[in-house]
Amino acid sequence: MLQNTDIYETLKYRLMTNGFAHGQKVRAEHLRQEFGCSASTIREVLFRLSTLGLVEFRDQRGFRVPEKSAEVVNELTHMRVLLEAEGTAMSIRLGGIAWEAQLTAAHHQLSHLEMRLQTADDKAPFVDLWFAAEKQFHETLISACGSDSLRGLHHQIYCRFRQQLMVEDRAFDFISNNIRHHQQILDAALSGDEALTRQKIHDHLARHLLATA
Amino acid sequence: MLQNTDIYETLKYRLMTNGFAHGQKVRAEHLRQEFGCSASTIREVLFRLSTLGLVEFRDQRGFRVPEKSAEVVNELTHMRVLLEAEGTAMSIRLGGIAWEAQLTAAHHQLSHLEMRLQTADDKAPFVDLWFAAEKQFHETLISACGSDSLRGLHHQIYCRFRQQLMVEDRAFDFISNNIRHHQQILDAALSGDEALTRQKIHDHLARHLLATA
DNA sequence: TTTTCTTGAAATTTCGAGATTTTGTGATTT
DNA sequence: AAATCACAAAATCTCGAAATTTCAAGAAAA
Repeated sequence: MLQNTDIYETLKYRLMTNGFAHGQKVRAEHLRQEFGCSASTIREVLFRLSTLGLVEFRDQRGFRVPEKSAEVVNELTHMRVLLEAEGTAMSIRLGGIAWEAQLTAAHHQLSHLEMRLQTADDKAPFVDLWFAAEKQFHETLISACGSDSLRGLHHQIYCRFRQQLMVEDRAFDFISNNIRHHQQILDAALSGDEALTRQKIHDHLARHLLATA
Repeated sequence: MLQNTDIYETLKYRLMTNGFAHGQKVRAEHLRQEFGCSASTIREVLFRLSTLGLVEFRDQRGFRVPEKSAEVVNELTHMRVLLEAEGTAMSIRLGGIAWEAQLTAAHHQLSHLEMRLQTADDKAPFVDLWFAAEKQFHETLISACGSDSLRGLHHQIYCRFRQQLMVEDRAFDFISNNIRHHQQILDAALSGDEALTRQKIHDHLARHLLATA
Protein backbone atom coordinates (compact mmCIF):
# COMPACT_ATOMS: atom_id res chain seq x y z
CA MET A 1 0.00 0.00 0.00
CA LEU A 2 1.08 3.58 -0.65
CA GLN A 3 2.82 5.33 2.23
CA ASN A 4 1.74 8.68 3.55
CA THR A 5 4.75 10.38 1.94
CA ASP A 6 4.03 8.76 -1.41
CA ILE A 7 0.48 10.01 -1.33
CA TYR A 8 1.85 13.46 -0.58
CA GLU A 9 4.22 13.39 -3.56
CA THR A 10 1.63 11.90 -5.88
CA LEU A 11 -0.99 14.49 -5.07
CA LYS A 12 1.55 17.30 -5.17
CA TYR A 13 2.61 16.29 -8.66
CA ARG A 14 -0.96 15.95 -9.80
CA LEU A 15 -1.86 19.35 -8.43
CA MET A 16 1.18 20.99 -10.03
CA THR A 17 0.52 19.47 -13.43
CA ASN A 18 -3.20 20.17 -13.49
CA GLY A 19 -4.32 16.64 -12.84
CA PHE A 20 -7.18 18.47 -11.14
CA ALA A 21 -9.05 21.30 -12.84
CA HIS A 22 -8.81 24.81 -11.41
CA GLY A 23 -11.56 25.47 -8.92
CA GLN A 24 -12.36 21.78 -8.60
CA LYS A 25 -13.09 20.37 -5.19
CA VAL A 26 -10.61 17.84 -3.89
CA ARG A 27 -12.51 15.35 -1.78
CA ALA A 28 -10.65 13.17 0.63
CA GLU A 29 -13.53 10.73 0.54
CA HIS A 30 -13.06 10.16 -3.20
CA LEU A 31 -9.27 9.90 -3.22
CA ARG A 32 -9.52 7.47 -0.33
CA GLN A 33 -10.61 4.73 -2.72
CA GLU A 34 -7.89 5.39 -5.27
CA PHE A 35 -5.14 5.23 -2.66
CA GLY A 36 -6.71 2.48 -0.60
CA CYS A 37 -6.62 4.33 2.69
CA SER A 38 -8.96 6.25 4.96
CA ALA A 39 -10.19 9.75 4.34
CA SER A 40 -8.29 11.03 7.39
CA THR A 41 -4.99 10.06 5.82
CA ILE A 42 -5.80 11.98 2.65
CA ARG A 43 -7.00 14.86 4.77
CA GLU A 44 -3.63 15.07 6.49
CA VAL A 45 -1.83 15.16 3.17
CA LEU A 46 -4.14 17.85 1.84
CA PHE A 47 -3.49 19.96 4.92
CA ARG A 48 0.20 19.79 4.20
CA LEU A 49 -0.33 20.76 0.59
CA SER A 50 -2.62 23.59 1.60
CA THR A 51 0.17 25.38 3.42
CA LEU A 52 2.18 25.20 0.20
CA GLY A 53 -0.71 26.88 -1.57
CA LEU A 54 -1.41 24.01 -3.96
CA VAL A 55 -4.88 23.52 -2.49
CA GLU A 56 -7.01 25.97 -0.59
CA PHE A 57 -8.61 24.92 2.68
CA ARG A 58 -11.68 26.56 4.15
CA ASP A 59 -13.12 25.60 7.49
CA GLN A 60 -16.05 23.23 7.13
CA ARG A 61 -15.96 23.36 3.35
CA GLY A 62 -13.00 21.24 2.48
CA PHE A 63 -10.25 21.57 -0.07
CA ARG A 64 -10.31 23.14 -3.50
CA VAL A 65 -7.81 23.76 -6.29
CA PRO A 66 -7.00 27.49 -6.58
CA GLU A 67 -8.56 29.29 -9.53
CA LYS A 68 -6.43 30.51 -12.39
CA SER A 69 -5.65 34.18 -12.03
CA ALA A 70 -3.55 36.59 -14.06
CA GLU A 71 -2.90 38.59 -10.90
CA VAL A 72 -1.56 35.55 -9.07
CA VAL A 73 0.64 34.60 -12.03
CA ASN A 74 2.04 38.12 -11.99
CA GLU A 75 2.84 37.89 -8.27
CA LEU A 76 4.35 34.44 -8.51
CA THR A 77 6.48 35.48 -11.46
CA HIS A 78 7.73 38.48 -9.54
CA MET A 79 8.73 36.22 -6.65
CA ARG A 80 10.38 33.75 -9.01
CA VAL A 81 12.49 36.51 -10.53
CA LEU A 82 13.42 37.83 -7.10
CA LEU A 83 14.40 34.42 -5.71
CA GLU A 84 15.96 32.90 -8.81
CA ALA A 85 18.03 35.98 -9.54
CA GLU A 86 19.31 36.12 -5.98
CA GLY A 87 19.85 32.37 -5.74
CA THR A 88 21.66 32.19 -9.06
CA ALA A 89 23.91 35.12 -8.15
CA MET A 90 24.83 33.26 -4.96
CA SER A 91 25.42 30.06 -6.91
CA ILE A 92 27.77 31.93 -9.24
CA ARG A 93 29.79 33.04 -6.23
CA LEU A 94 29.74 29.72 -4.36
CA GLY A 95 29.09 26.98 -6.89
CA GLY A 96 32.43 26.43 -8.54
CA ILE A 97 33.15 23.97 -11.30
CA ALA A 98 30.80 21.29 -9.98
CA TRP A 99 27.83 23.62 -10.20
CA GLU A 100 28.79 24.83 -13.66
CA ALA A 101 28.97 21.24 -14.81
CA GLN A 102 25.56 20.42 -13.35
CA LEU A 103 24.02 23.50 -14.89
CA THR A 104 25.49 22.70 -18.27
CA ALA A 105 24.15 19.17 -18.03
CA ALA A 106 20.67 20.36 -17.02
CA HIS A 107 20.67 22.87 -19.87
CA HIS A 108 21.82 20.28 -22.36
CA GLN A 109 18.98 17.98 -21.46
CA LEU A 110 16.39 20.76 -21.54
CA SER A 111 17.75 22.19 -24.74
CA HIS A 112 17.69 18.85 -26.52
CA LEU A 113 14.09 18.36 -25.51
CA GLU A 114 13.02 21.84 -26.54
CA MET A 115 14.60 21.42 -29.97
CA ARG A 116 12.57 18.31 -30.57
CA LEU A 117 9.46 19.94 -29.15
CA GLN A 118 9.83 22.78 -31.59
CA THR A 119 9.41 20.55 -34.61
CA ALA A 120 7.09 17.92 -33.18
CA ASP A 121 3.52 17.87 -34.41
CA ASP A 122 2.10 16.17 -31.36
CA LYS A 123 3.60 17.82 -28.28
CA ALA A 124 1.67 15.64 -25.85
CA PRO A 125 4.31 12.93 -25.35
CA PHE A 126 6.86 15.59 -24.43
CA VAL A 127 4.86 17.44 -21.81
CA ASP A 128 5.97 15.45 -18.76
CA LEU A 129 9.56 15.29 -19.93
CA TRP A 130 9.74 19.00 -20.63
CA PHE A 131 8.12 19.74 -17.30
CA ALA A 132 10.77 17.72 -15.46
CA ALA A 133 13.66 19.15 -17.44
CA GLU A 134 12.58 22.77 -17.11
CA LYS A 135 12.10 22.26 -13.37
CA GLN A 136 15.52 20.67 -13.12
CA PHE A 137 17.23 23.52 -14.97
CA HIS A 138 15.70 26.26 -12.84
CA GLU A 139 16.36 24.35 -9.63
CA THR A 140 19.95 23.77 -10.65
CA LEU A 141 20.42 27.50 -11.18
CA ILE A 142 19.90 28.09 -7.46
CA SER A 143 21.15 24.72 -6.25
CA ALA A 144 24.52 26.04 -5.08
CA CYS A 145 23.17 29.12 -3.30
CA GLY A 146 23.88 27.52 0.07
CA SER A 147 20.53 28.50 1.55
CA ASP A 148 17.89 25.86 2.21
CA SER A 149 15.52 28.67 3.06
CA LEU A 150 15.88 30.27 -0.34
CA ARG A 151 15.52 26.96 -2.12
CA GLY A 152 12.47 26.17 -0.02
CA LEU A 153 10.74 29.43 -0.84
CA HIS A 154 11.58 29.05 -4.50
CA HIS A 155 10.22 25.54 -4.57
CA GLN A 156 6.96 26.72 -3.08
CA ILE A 157 6.58 29.51 -5.58
CA TYR A 158 7.64 27.36 -8.51
CA CYS A 159 5.01 24.73 -7.68
CA ARG A 160 2.23 27.29 -7.60
CA PHE A 161 3.55 28.94 -10.77
CA ARG A 162 3.41 25.63 -12.63
CA GLN A 163 -0.05 24.94 -11.31
CA GLN A 164 -1.21 28.26 -12.70
CA LEU A 165 0.44 27.90 -16.10
CA MET A 166 0.58 24.21 -16.92
CA VAL A 167 -2.66 24.32 -18.86
CA GLU A 168 -1.72 27.00 -21.34
CA ASP A 169 1.93 25.95 -21.47
CA ARG A 170 0.86 22.71 -23.11
CA ALA A 171 0.62 24.55 -26.41
CA PHE A 172 4.34 25.39 -26.31
CA ASP A 173 4.05 28.39 -28.60
CA PHE A 174 6.69 30.11 -26.48
CA ILE A 175 9.21 27.39 -27.20
CA SER A 176 11.55 29.13 -29.62
CA ASN A 177 11.93 32.15 -27.35
CA ASN A 178 12.50 29.78 -24.46
CA ILE A 179 15.37 28.06 -26.17
CA ARG A 180 17.08 31.40 -26.68
CA HIS A 181 16.36 32.54 -23.10
CA HIS A 182 17.69 29.38 -21.49
CA GLN A 183 20.84 29.62 -23.58
CA GLN A 184 21.35 33.25 -22.57
CA ILE A 185 20.87 32.43 -18.89
CA LEU A 186 23.37 29.60 -19.13
CA ASP A 187 25.94 31.75 -20.95
CA ALA A 188 25.57 34.61 -18.52
CA ALA A 189 25.87 32.30 -15.51
CA LEU A 190 28.96 30.54 -16.86
CA SER A 191 30.57 33.88 -17.65
CA GLY A 192 30.20 34.77 -13.97
CA ASP A 193 28.39 38.03 -14.71
CA GLU A 194 25.88 38.33 -11.90
CA ALA A 195 24.12 41.44 -13.13
CA LEU A 196 23.70 40.05 -16.64
CA THR A 197 22.41 36.75 -15.28
CA ARG A 198 19.85 38.53 -13.15
CA GLN A 199 18.75 40.48 -16.21
CA LYS A 200 18.41 37.36 -18.35
CA ILE A 201 16.38 35.58 -15.69
CA HIS A 202 14.08 38.56 -15.57
CA ASP A 203 13.76 38.70 -19.36
CA HIS A 204 12.96 35.00 -19.50
CA LEU A 205 10.01 35.36 -17.17
CA ALA A 206 8.93 38.84 -18.21
CA ARG A 207 6.14 37.60 -20.50
CA HIS A 208 4.23 36.51 -17.39
CA LEU A 209 4.43 39.93 -15.77
CA LEU A 210 1.52 42.32 -16.12
CA ALA A 211 2.46 45.67 -17.58
CA THR A 212 2.46 47.98 -14.56
CA ALA A 213 1.05 51.46 -14.69
CA MET B 1 -14.46 24.31 23.14
CA LEU B 2 -11.61 25.74 21.10
CA GLN B 3 -12.08 25.68 17.36
CA ASN B 4 -9.56 24.15 15.03
CA THR B 5 -8.44 27.59 13.85
CA ASP B 6 -7.93 28.81 17.40
CA ILE B 7 -5.74 25.83 18.17
CA TYR B 8 -3.73 26.63 15.06
CA GLU B 9 -3.20 30.25 16.10
CA THR B 10 -2.48 29.36 19.71
CA LEU B 11 0.16 26.79 18.82
CA LYS B 12 1.65 29.02 16.14
CA TYR B 13 2.07 31.85 18.64
CA ARG B 14 3.52 29.53 21.21
CA LEU B 15 6.00 28.11 18.73
CA MET B 16 7.03 31.57 17.53
CA THR B 17 7.58 32.90 21.02
CA ASN B 18 9.45 29.88 22.34
CA GLY B 19 6.64 28.47 24.40
CA PHE B 20 8.33 25.20 23.45
CA ALA B 21 12.07 24.70 23.83
CA HIS B 22 14.19 24.19 20.74
CA GLY B 23 14.51 20.52 19.87
CA GLN B 24 11.61 19.57 22.11
CA LYS B 25 9.14 17.01 20.88
CA VAL B 26 5.62 18.27 20.34
CA ARG B 27 3.25 15.43 21.15
CA ALA B 28 -0.28 15.58 19.91
CA GLU B 29 -1.28 13.18 22.68
CA HIS B 30 -0.17 15.66 25.36
CA LEU B 31 -1.66 18.79 23.82
CA ARG B 32 -4.89 16.90 23.33
CA GLN B 33 -5.64 17.23 27.02
CA GLU B 34 -4.83 20.94 27.20
CA PHE B 35 -7.12 21.76 24.29
CA GLY B 36 -9.80 19.24 25.15
CA CYS B 37 -9.86 17.55 21.77
CA SER B 38 -8.54 14.42 20.14
CA ALA B 39 -4.95 13.82 19.09
CA SER B 40 -5.99 13.74 15.43
CA THR B 41 -7.16 17.32 15.61
CA ILE B 42 -3.83 18.45 17.04
CA ARG B 43 -2.05 16.36 14.47
CA GLU B 44 -3.81 18.20 11.66
CA VAL B 45 -2.79 21.53 13.09
CA LEU B 46 0.81 20.41 13.50
CA PHE B 47 0.91 19.30 9.89
CA ARG B 48 -0.15 22.75 8.84
CA LEU B 49 2.48 24.37 11.02
CA SER B 50 5.11 21.98 9.72
CA THR B 51 4.81 23.32 6.21
CA LEU B 52 5.44 26.79 7.63
CA GLY B 53 8.61 25.43 9.17
CA LEU B 54 7.60 26.10 12.77
CA VAL B 55 7.70 22.39 13.60
CA GLU B 56 9.55 19.62 11.81
CA PHE B 57 7.71 16.46 10.89
CA ARG B 58 9.42 13.15 10.30
CA ASP B 59 7.61 10.04 9.21
CA GLN B 60 6.81 7.75 12.12
CA ARG B 61 8.61 9.94 14.63
CA GLY B 62 6.28 12.83 15.07
CA PHE B 63 6.80 16.54 15.42
CA ARG B 64 9.70 18.44 16.93
CA VAL B 65 10.65 22.09 17.38
CA PRO B 66 13.57 23.04 15.09
CA GLU B 67 16.93 23.48 16.79
CA LYS B 68 18.51 26.88 17.13
CA SER B 69 21.10 27.44 14.44
CA ALA B 70 23.29 30.40 13.52
CA GLU B 71 23.28 29.22 9.92
CA VAL B 72 19.48 29.19 9.78
CA VAL B 73 19.30 32.64 11.36
CA ASN B 74 21.68 33.88 8.70
CA GLU B 75 19.53 32.44 5.92
CA LEU B 76 16.28 33.70 7.37
CA THR B 77 17.75 37.16 7.84
CA HIS B 78 18.90 37.18 4.24
CA MET B 79 15.39 36.29 3.11
CA ARG B 80 13.88 38.92 5.37
CA VAL B 81 16.11 41.60 3.88
CA LEU B 82 15.30 40.45 0.36
CA LEU B 83 11.55 40.36 0.91
CA GLU B 84 11.16 43.36 3.19
CA ALA B 85 13.31 45.57 0.98
CA GLU B 86 11.35 44.58 -2.11
CA GLY B 87 7.97 44.81 -0.38
CA THR B 88 8.72 48.17 1.17
CA ALA B 89 9.93 49.58 -2.14
CA MET B 90 6.63 48.48 -3.69
CA SER B 91 4.68 49.98 -0.79
CA ILE B 92 6.48 53.28 -1.33
CA ARG B 93 5.32 53.27 -4.94
CA LEU B 94 1.77 52.05 -4.30
CA GLY B 95 0.90 52.87 -0.73
CA GLY B 96 0.02 56.54 -0.77
CA ILE B 97 -0.97 58.63 2.20
CA ALA B 98 -2.96 55.89 3.88
CA TRP B 99 0.07 53.61 4.04
CA GLU B 100 2.31 56.41 5.28
CA ALA B 101 -0.18 57.11 8.05
CA GLN B 102 -0.34 53.45 9.07
CA LEU B 103 3.41 53.16 9.05
CA THR B 104 3.80 56.27 11.16
CA ALA B 105 1.26 54.92 13.62
CA ALA B 106 2.95 51.55 13.83
CA HIS B 107 6.31 53.21 14.35
CA HIS B 108 4.95 55.52 17.01
CA GLN B 109 3.63 52.60 19.00
CA LEU B 110 6.83 50.61 18.64
CA SER B 111 9.02 53.58 19.40
CA HIS B 112 7.08 54.44 22.55
CA LEU B 113 7.47 50.89 23.77
CA GLU B 114 11.16 50.70 22.98
CA MET B 115 11.84 53.94 24.84
CA ARG B 116 10.24 52.52 27.95
CA LEU B 117 12.02 49.21 27.48
CA GLN B 118 15.35 50.98 27.35
CA THR B 119 15.03 52.29 30.88
CA ALA B 120 13.01 49.51 32.47
CA ASP B 121 14.76 47.26 34.95
CA ASP B 122 12.47 44.31 34.47
CA LYS B 123 11.92 43.83 30.73
CA ALA B 124 9.67 40.79 31.19
CA PRO B 125 6.31 42.60 31.20
CA PHE B 126 7.19 44.25 27.88
CA VAL B 127 8.22 41.18 25.94
CA ASP B 128 4.82 40.32 24.50
CA LEU B 129 3.96 43.92 23.76
CA TRP B 130 7.28 44.56 22.04
CA PHE B 131 6.93 41.36 20.07
CA ALA B 132 3.52 42.42 18.77
CA ALA B 133 4.60 45.99 17.99
CA GLU B 134 7.79 45.00 16.19
CA LYS B 135 5.84 42.46 14.13
CA GLN B 136 3.24 45.09 13.32
CA PHE B 137 5.84 47.63 12.20
CA HIS B 138 7.62 45.25 9.85
CA GLU B 139 4.37 43.91 8.44
CA THR B 140 3.13 47.44 7.84
CA LEU B 141 6.27 48.21 5.86
CA ILE B 142 5.25 45.70 3.22
CA SER B 143 1.49 45.92 3.74
CA ALA B 144 0.88 48.08 0.65
CA CYS B 145 3.05 46.06 -1.71
CA GLY B 146 -0.02 44.67 -3.43
CA SER B 147 1.26 41.10 -3.48
CA ASP B 148 -0.30 38.48 -1.24
CA SER B 149 2.44 36.13 -2.34
CA LEU B 150 5.18 38.42 -1.10
CA ARG B 151 3.38 39.02 2.18
CA GLY B 152 2.84 35.29 2.59
CA LEU B 153 6.49 34.44 2.08
CA HIS B 154 7.55 37.21 4.41
CA HIS B 155 5.17 36.03 7.08
CA GLN B 156 6.59 32.54 6.88
CA ILE B 157 10.15 33.73 7.15
CA TYR B 158 9.35 36.19 9.91
CA CYS B 159 7.71 33.50 12.03
CA ARG B 160 10.73 31.23 11.77
CA PHE B 161 13.07 34.15 12.40
CA ARG B 162 11.26 35.00 15.62
CA GLN B 163 11.27 31.39 16.68
CA GLN B 164 15.03 31.31 16.28
CA LEU B 165 15.72 34.58 18.05
CA MET B 166 13.02 35.08 20.65
CA VAL B 167 15.11 33.51 23.40
CA GLU B 168 18.11 35.75 23.15
CA ASP B 169 16.08 38.81 22.18
CA ARG B 170 14.54 38.76 25.63
CA ALA B 171 17.63 40.51 26.96
CA PHE B 172 16.97 43.54 24.73
CA ASP B 173 20.59 44.68 24.72
CA PHE B 174 20.12 45.73 21.09
CA ILE B 175 17.34 48.11 22.00
CA SER B 176 19.06 51.48 21.59
CA ASN B 177 20.36 50.58 18.14
CA ASN B 178 16.92 49.33 17.26
CA ILE B 179 15.29 52.62 18.12
CA ARG B 180 17.66 54.40 15.77
CA HIS B 181 17.21 51.83 13.01
CA HIS B 182 13.46 51.89 13.09
CA GLN B 183 13.51 55.68 12.96
CA GLN B 184 15.84 55.63 9.97
CA ILE B 185 13.67 53.13 8.14
CA LEU B 186 10.59 55.24 8.79
CA ASP B 187 12.29 58.45 7.65
CA ALA B 188 13.66 56.84 4.50
CA ALA B 189 10.29 55.31 3.64
CA LEU B 190 8.40 58.56 4.17
CA SER B 191 10.94 60.44 2.06
CA GLY B 192 10.12 58.07 -0.79
CA ASP B 193 13.75 57.11 -1.34
CA GLU B 194 13.58 53.44 -2.30
CA ALA B 195 17.31 52.79 -2.41
CA LEU B 196 17.92 54.41 0.95
CA THR B 197 15.03 52.48 2.49
CA ARG B 198 16.42 49.19 1.18
CA GLN B 199 19.78 50.10 2.65
CA LYS B 200 18.32 50.95 6.07
CA ILE B 201 16.35 47.71 6.19
CA HIS B 202 19.53 45.85 5.44
CA ASP B 203 21.48 47.73 8.10
CA HIS B 204 18.77 47.06 10.67
CA LEU B 205 19.04 43.31 10.21
CA ALA B 206 22.75 43.12 9.42
CA ARG B 207 23.73 42.10 12.96
CA HIS B 208 22.08 38.72 12.35
CA LEU B 209 24.08 38.05 9.19
CA LEU B 210 27.21 35.97 9.39
CA ALA B 211 30.28 37.70 8.04
CA THR B 212 30.80 36.09 4.62
CA ALA B 213 34.22 35.25 3.28
C1' DT C 1 34.60 -3.69 25.40
C1' DT C 2 31.72 -3.39 21.39
C1' DT C 3 28.16 -5.04 18.52
C1' DT C 4 23.96 -7.42 17.61
C1' DC C 5 19.55 -9.32 19.06
C1' DT C 6 15.32 -9.57 21.88
C1' DT C 7 11.54 -7.78 23.89
C1' DG C 8 8.23 -4.83 26.22
C1' DA C 9 6.74 -0.13 26.51
C1' DA C 10 5.74 4.03 24.33
C1' DA C 11 4.73 6.80 20.47
C1' DT C 12 2.76 7.24 16.03
C1' DT C 13 -0.51 6.22 12.46
C1' DT C 14 -4.68 4.46 10.53
C1' DC C 15 -9.35 3.79 10.47
C1' DG C 16 -14.44 4.06 10.21
C1' DA C 17 -18.47 5.29 12.81
C1' DG C 18 -21.08 8.97 14.64
C1' DA C 19 -21.69 14.07 15.28
C1' DT C 20 -21.82 18.43 13.14
C1' DT C 21 -22.17 21.61 9.41
C1' DT C 22 -23.00 22.88 4.76
C1' DT C 23 -25.41 22.46 0.45
C1' DG C 24 -29.23 21.74 -2.62
C1' DT C 25 -34.19 21.53 -3.51
C1' DG C 26 -38.60 22.97 -3.40
C1' DA C 27 -42.40 25.17 -0.90
C1' DT C 28 -43.93 29.45 1.16
C1' DT C 29 -43.98 34.22 1.79
C1' DT C 30 -42.99 39.10 0.49
C1' DA D 1 -39.88 37.58 -9.52
C1' DA D 2 -37.16 37.63 -5.38
C1' DA D 3 -36.38 36.42 -0.88
C1' DT D 4 -37.02 33.39 3.09
C1' DC D 5 -37.53 29.10 5.13
C1' DA D 6 -37.69 23.96 5.93
C1' DC D 7 -35.85 19.82 5.33
C1' DA D 8 -33.26 16.04 3.35
C1' DA D 9 -28.95 14.71 1.41
C1' DA D 10 -24.24 15.24 1.22
C1' DA D 11 -19.93 16.67 2.85
C1' DT D 12 -16.96 17.64 6.60
C1' DC D 13 -15.12 17.05 11.16
C1' DT D 14 -14.12 14.67 15.54
C1' DC D 15 -12.99 10.99 18.18
C1' DG D 16 -10.90 6.98 20.54
C1' DA D 17 -9.72 2.33 19.76
C1' DA D 18 -6.84 -0.79 17.10
C1' DA D 19 -2.75 -1.57 14.30
C1' DT D 20 1.83 -0.43 13.30
C1' DT D 21 6.34 1.37 14.12
C1' DT D 22 9.94 3.28 16.90
C1' DC D 23 12.52 3.51 21.06
C1' DA D 24 15.14 1.86 25.08
C1' DA D 25 17.18 -1.38 28.00
C1' DG D 26 19.07 -5.60 28.92
C1' DA D 27 20.82 -10.18 27.16
C1' DA D 28 23.64 -12.67 24.10
C1' DA D 29 27.30 -12.95 20.83
C1' DA D 30 31.61 -11.32 18.68
